[in-house]
Amino acid sequence: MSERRVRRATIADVAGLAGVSTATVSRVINHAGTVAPETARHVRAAIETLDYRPHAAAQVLARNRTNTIGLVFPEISGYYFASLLRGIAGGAGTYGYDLLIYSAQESATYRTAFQYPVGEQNTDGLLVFTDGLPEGELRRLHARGFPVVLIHWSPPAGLEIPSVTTENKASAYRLVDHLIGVHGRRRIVFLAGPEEHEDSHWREKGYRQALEAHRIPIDGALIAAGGSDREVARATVARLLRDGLDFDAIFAGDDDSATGALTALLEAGRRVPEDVALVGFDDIDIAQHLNPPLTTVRVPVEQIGREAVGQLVHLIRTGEADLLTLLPTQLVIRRSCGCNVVH
Amino acid sequence: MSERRVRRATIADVAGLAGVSTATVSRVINHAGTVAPETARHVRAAIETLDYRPHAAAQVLARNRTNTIGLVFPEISGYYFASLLRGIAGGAGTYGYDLLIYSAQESATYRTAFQYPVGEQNTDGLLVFTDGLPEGELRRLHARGFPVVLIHWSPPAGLEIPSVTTENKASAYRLVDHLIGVHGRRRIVFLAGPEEHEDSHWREKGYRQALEAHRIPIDGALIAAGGSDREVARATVARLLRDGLDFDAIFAGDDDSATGALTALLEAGRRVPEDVALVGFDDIDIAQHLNPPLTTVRVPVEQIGREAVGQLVHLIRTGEADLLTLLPTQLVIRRSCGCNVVH
DNA sequence: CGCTATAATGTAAGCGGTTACATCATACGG
DNA sequence: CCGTATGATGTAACCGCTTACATTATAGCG
Repeated sequence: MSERRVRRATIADVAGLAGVSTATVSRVINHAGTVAPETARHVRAAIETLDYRPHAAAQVLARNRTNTIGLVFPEISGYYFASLLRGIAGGAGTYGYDLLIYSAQESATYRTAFQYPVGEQNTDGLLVFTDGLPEGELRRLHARGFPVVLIHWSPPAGLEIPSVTTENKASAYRLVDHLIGVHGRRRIVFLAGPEEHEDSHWREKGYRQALEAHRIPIDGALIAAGGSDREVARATVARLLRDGLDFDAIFAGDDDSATGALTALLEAGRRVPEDVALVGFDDIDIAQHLNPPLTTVRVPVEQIGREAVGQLVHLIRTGEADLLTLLPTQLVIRRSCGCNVVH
Repeated sequence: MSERRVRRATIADVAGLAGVSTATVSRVINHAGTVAPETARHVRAAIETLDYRPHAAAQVLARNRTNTIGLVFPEISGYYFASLLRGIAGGAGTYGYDLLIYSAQESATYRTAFQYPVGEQNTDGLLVFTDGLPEGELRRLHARGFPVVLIHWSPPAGLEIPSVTTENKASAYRLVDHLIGVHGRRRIVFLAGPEEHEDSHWREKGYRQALEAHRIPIDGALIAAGGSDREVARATVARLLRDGLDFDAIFAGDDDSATGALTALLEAGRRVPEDVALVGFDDIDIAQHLNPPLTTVRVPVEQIGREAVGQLVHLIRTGEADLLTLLPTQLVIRRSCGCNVVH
């Protein structure tokens, strides 16, 4: 452990050992230019002998690109996060980029001089999830022509920044339409996500339109805060039950709150789906393992991550990307809505 | 979007505008050396005007340290991962390090010259989760005196590499002892994790010792593969039920398999905990929301991440770290074991 | 008032690569 | 047999910053 650090070999060491210039070594490493096969072999042998690896920072400085993309997150939690990251890490690997991640929740107090530890100074482009970056910083980056792609978040007014997200409204509509049309529910609670969560707005819109289509008046008392959070949703539903609110179904804006809602319902002795039908949104891993298995909408989370990386890389390399990438979702009917699908 | 990239200001631009040398600008940026307050103000104004940020690679090259730690993962999934990463990202932020992450599952085919995209060439130290790195690479890094800290993984024979993990055996023992002593179960299935998963071995050891302590013979038929995976566990338990194996409890090696086991039990019409008591290990977020809420062992995942970063930073800075950091766990009794705790 | 300690700042040599350009052999066509 | 295109390699400037050392100005002191 207290092993002293070994001095690392440099390209000059390799050149010396192989009896060539550093330029030739560089050519071998990067498969650039022309090198005689014999020479290349010597160089490779020298690299092997010295256990040489190019110093990344030196390459970055000389090439003027970092080969790294940055990922900015407001916070790290839940299944959703893991799936998305898997997609992003996979995408980055595929395209040959390193991945630098930064979570806004970190106490960045130590950084006195410059506010954001990730940006033009150490990456070739940034992936920003929801409101991970304040608008000012986003504008600054955009003004500099720095590549940025947003995930699950639309750019602030006036900024043409590509974004990648999923279709929300139509599937929310179909879900609620299913509850009404197939299962005859009419008093449907909607558990909304946090204000900043755009997806939630669209899901609520789908909910409202489905009710309207069936000529069911919107009852404000049925729209409550789910917070995209198990505990919040559990508390909310517990309160609704205590207040004696009349409802026969719950559409949770996301599966996390659906989970909390389910807990609250069971704790209160309500049967799902007999007394109260329950549906969610996202299809997180756990959804199918709940009891009863959750009817929800499958959001291709991992694919969103991959697609975002793809757009970013394209933006970095060509200066262009699609302004909006909308990935399709899919209804997943299980048992919590009242259907009797064998799984 | 097709906005052309703006040329970035360099330290020389700032120096020029402020009418000082680059050395002085550097001193201001790094709060090093002595600079007259008046001068410093001018420099800061110039930085502001030019919207200057130091080029990270140039700093790295000049200082000979990257201020970055690398995290290597075999794969990205589940609640466990998110919690651990939260701890690590938080720790890195606290200590002022950037976080470069690399998942071994990525197809690294494009990297022809050098095998690992993360290592001495672009980080000051590495955090390796379970078997994220092949032993050869680990040995190479260790031989070079490069700082590495292992998480949930012991170093291969002969390598003195610090590792951070949790206590497993004693709590597994207490859990199984609880099933036997309090709930009178004697036919207890153990769902083991994958071979490479060290924790699983210790948990199994705790299981065996608890049985022995109660003079219950070990029945090999009761030890089955849980795979640390919901689907695997579900399939395994479904098979055990189909085979008509006699058992009155299941100790799942981790909560993920507990979840799968629960699904299989309910699908087969077994009541939990009346017919079969069920306990897990880890206390993932979802555990308390299962029906019934899961009795398990709380593993301080996030804290493990923070602690690992702490050890790594200490190792980087001083060349020393604790060879083994074992964090304590805690029994969490809920209802799936048969207890009637109100939650 | 001259000398020296100290504060403030500048100069320039790296850090470890990449790459435009120069150089040198060799092969080939007329 | 010579001129030239081509392949192989070397030379050295440069990427943007840090920092040891040199330099200059200022102040304190006997």
